[in-house]
Amino acid sequence: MKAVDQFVNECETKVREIVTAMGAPADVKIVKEIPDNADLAIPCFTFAKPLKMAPVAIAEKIASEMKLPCGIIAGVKPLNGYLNFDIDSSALITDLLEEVVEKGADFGKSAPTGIRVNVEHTSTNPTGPVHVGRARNPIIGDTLARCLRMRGHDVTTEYYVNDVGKQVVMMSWAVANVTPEEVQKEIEETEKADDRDKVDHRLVFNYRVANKKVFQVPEMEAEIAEILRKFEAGDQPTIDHVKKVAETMLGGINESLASINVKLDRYTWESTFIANGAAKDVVRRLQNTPYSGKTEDGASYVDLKDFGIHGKNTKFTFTRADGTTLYTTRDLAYHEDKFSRADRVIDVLGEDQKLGSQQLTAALQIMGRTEKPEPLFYAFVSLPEGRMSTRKGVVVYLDDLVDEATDRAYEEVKSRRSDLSEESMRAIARAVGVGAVRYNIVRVGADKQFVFSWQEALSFDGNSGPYLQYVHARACSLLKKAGDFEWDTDGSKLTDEYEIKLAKALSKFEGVLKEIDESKRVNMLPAYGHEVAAVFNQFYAAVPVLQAGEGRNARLTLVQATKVVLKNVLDCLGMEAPEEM
RNA sequence: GGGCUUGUGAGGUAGCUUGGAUUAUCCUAUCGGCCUUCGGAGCCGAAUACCCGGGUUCGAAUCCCGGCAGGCCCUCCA
Repeated sequence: MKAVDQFVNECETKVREIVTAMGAPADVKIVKEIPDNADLAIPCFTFAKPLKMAPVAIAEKIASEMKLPCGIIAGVKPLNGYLNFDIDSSALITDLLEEVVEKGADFGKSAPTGIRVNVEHTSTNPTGPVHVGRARNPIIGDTLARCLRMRGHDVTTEYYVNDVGKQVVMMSWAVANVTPEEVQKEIEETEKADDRDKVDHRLVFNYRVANKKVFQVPEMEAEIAEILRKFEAGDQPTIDHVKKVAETMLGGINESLASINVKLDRYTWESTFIANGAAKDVVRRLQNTPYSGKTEDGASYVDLKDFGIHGKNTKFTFTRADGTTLYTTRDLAYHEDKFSRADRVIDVLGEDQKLGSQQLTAALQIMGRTEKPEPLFYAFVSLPEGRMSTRKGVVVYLDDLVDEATDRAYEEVKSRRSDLSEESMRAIARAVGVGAVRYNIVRVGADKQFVFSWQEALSFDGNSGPYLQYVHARACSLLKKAGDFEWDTDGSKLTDEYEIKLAKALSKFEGVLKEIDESKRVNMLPAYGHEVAAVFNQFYAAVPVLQAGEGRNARLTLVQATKVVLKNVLDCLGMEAPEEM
């Protein structure tokens, strides 16, 4: 917001003027921070050396030489070697309210930048339903994509579908060869029976049986290898069958994703880079570089030791001995494809992909590319009993989590609102349940592993998704009760400490989005949303909003501002913003 | 064995990239308070924390080195 930027700039300029007049070099470093007890603080420790003065004395001297109030700066106080600045809150609030009235629902949204951003996320192997461990990927990826859209970028989200290799071949074999009896037996042996009639949930049992059989039946290994060989030789019926099975599974996966408001713009199939020769082209180009070499039996590799990769991982193999390509080889072709379509390429990846991603980046450099993908890694979600595994059946499925959360939300709604129709209770329960799930997963920093807990995931109090939705509903309810009123953007009418606190919180929205854009730390968004919601609740408790009086319309305009900010935060989080709940 | 990463009150978590103070954030649970005003999925208050040891610095949760503990990776797998 312009008032905030102006305030920060003016504080810095004024301090710089005075400090240089006192004898400091013109480029002296000025640190700015936002403390609790002021709107901006500038520590004077960095000036101590050039000025040969104690920081406390410097702060006092600067403060005394400043002619305030001036413009948007309301005042300054020296304390412990710091300069604590206060903003003219009336000017800030006026600016905020004017912008809200002017931009309406688009408040916080930036003008189009023309920057094309590709966010690849999810991309799980189509061999089973999405489980909670993997769900972190679409939720982080989708949230980031939504934030970047709010920033005005031209964003495409994309799922890279793995339809090549042993796992999907195994999957297709399982669909064709595992008998219904074997599936039934497997279901009976599974501790918690999964009776969901959904294609991915059904077929995962075939996959499990097949994986067990490989260990038990020696001939099967050869059978799979034969399919794999046919696949790689370009045998069309084999390829088609694999792809068809992958598509079927993908259908189930997409249903799960849709249930948590995740929709991908585009799907790219790994096999296309074999079919169109791009992967072979990568092989040729890598082989012609000075880093390239061959093992005794003929597999090609490049040596990455000059590219910041240490230890025994420096040899990155990109063909098998028989010359066929490997996963990362195809991924190289895929990245070149993405570079041709986007200015920024973001890959949301599990932390197990770190080395692979590093090798990929290095290989791209060897190939002469200057572009680099921006990886966003997340650590795994595990269960109290250990890591989740589709093959072993140690999982909590996303579908089950969403159902459970929705059921609980339904009970909550029902206990509070006897006046609503069954239909709207169901709709609200869905919004609240899904919101709780998404919020709970994005709120933790991506590099932090966490252990899934039903209790946490289903929490609707405090730092939770429903808390934000509740405050949004409260704001809506106030505005509805208020009836017709004129917008009033006069900030001087809002002088209560809670009104000011709320306005200041709202004015940070754009800055938060900017930081997310730059750092990709999506967890800042739920934290910000919670801050806004909490401040609003304080304001709500302390100030009789609807009370008649001079400030009423301005106060309602502030409530409108809160509603818009919360709505947009929820939108970025992929959560619905019900008007009542 | 090598590399990467995480370690913050009873539990969880923010802050760490770009080092700052006056009270290290927020949530849950615990204890105490608030329903004669607009929605109690709420508000106010109390108590409890930077893994250990060195170093750099006027100043370290933050940077560096070394431990310890968890996770991930080190496939001619995907």
